[in-house]
Amino acid sequence: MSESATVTVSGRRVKHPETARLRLETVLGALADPVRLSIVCALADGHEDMACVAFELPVSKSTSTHHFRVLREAGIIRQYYVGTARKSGLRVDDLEERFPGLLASVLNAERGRREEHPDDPA
Amino acid sequence: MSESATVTVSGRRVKHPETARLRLETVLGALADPVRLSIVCALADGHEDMACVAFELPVSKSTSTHHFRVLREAGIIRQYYVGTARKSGLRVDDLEERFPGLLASVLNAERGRREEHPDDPA
DNA sequence: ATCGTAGTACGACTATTGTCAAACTATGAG
DNA sequence: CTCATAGTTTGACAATAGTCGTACTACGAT
Repeated sequence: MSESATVTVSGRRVKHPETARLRLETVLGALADPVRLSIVCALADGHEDMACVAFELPVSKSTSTHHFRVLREAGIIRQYYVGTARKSGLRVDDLEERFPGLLASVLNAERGRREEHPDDPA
Repeated sequence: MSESATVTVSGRRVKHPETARLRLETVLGALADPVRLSIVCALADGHEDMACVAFELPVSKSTSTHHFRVLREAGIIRQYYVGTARKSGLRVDDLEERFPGLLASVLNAERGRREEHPDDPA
């Protein structure tokens, strides 16, 4: 189980939109969903490069795939394969370049909400 | 036509959500539409307290009403009647209090986009 | 009182979205 | 090779959202 032995990065390549082509409405729309917002929050909260399965989302596998795809196609996350796992990371720098301050304010607001209602799952 | 003579502010009162109850997802969802984004932008661009009709939106009257309602119920704008006209203003302070930096970054991003594509109506 | 203007309400229609289950693919482990 | 794991794809479904036209209400002007 040596770390590098499990890395494959094979065929399965994933399309990501270029930073310059990210659209504001698409990004806002992608963030306007509780499940996706919780994913983004988890990634920002030090859980960078988590496998999809590790999020324990309250939805089925296929729905989860769907949400990750929406986030990826909006340009919010970047995904790559490591073995069978698909890891995701926030495109913080790209987002900051294209929409300065946006991600930070969204994360800040969402964290505030979570302090108010720590039990609320959504 | 003395200014104050046309002000009525009569029956027709409008419901606005309290600042403390504004929900992030709702706000993001409301902003994730080209028509509504253009309304918000126009209001921010010094056209505060415009009547709905003055926006010249590329949609029908009833659709326009719909979009203004979405913005109002999300807590992004405040509306009040002046005669038959319904004027709208951005709730900048409320939004800043609840979601610091959010509106500013969205407006900034949208303005940037408009400089890139000045002809693009959406 | 009548008319025009500004906006709302309602119903209909279409497109999009969030959801799931089932079948499938790719990879690593044994 | 075979099996389990992680994720994708497809098709279906219900709910939501954006759109419109028509009918309606409220107000100001004449």
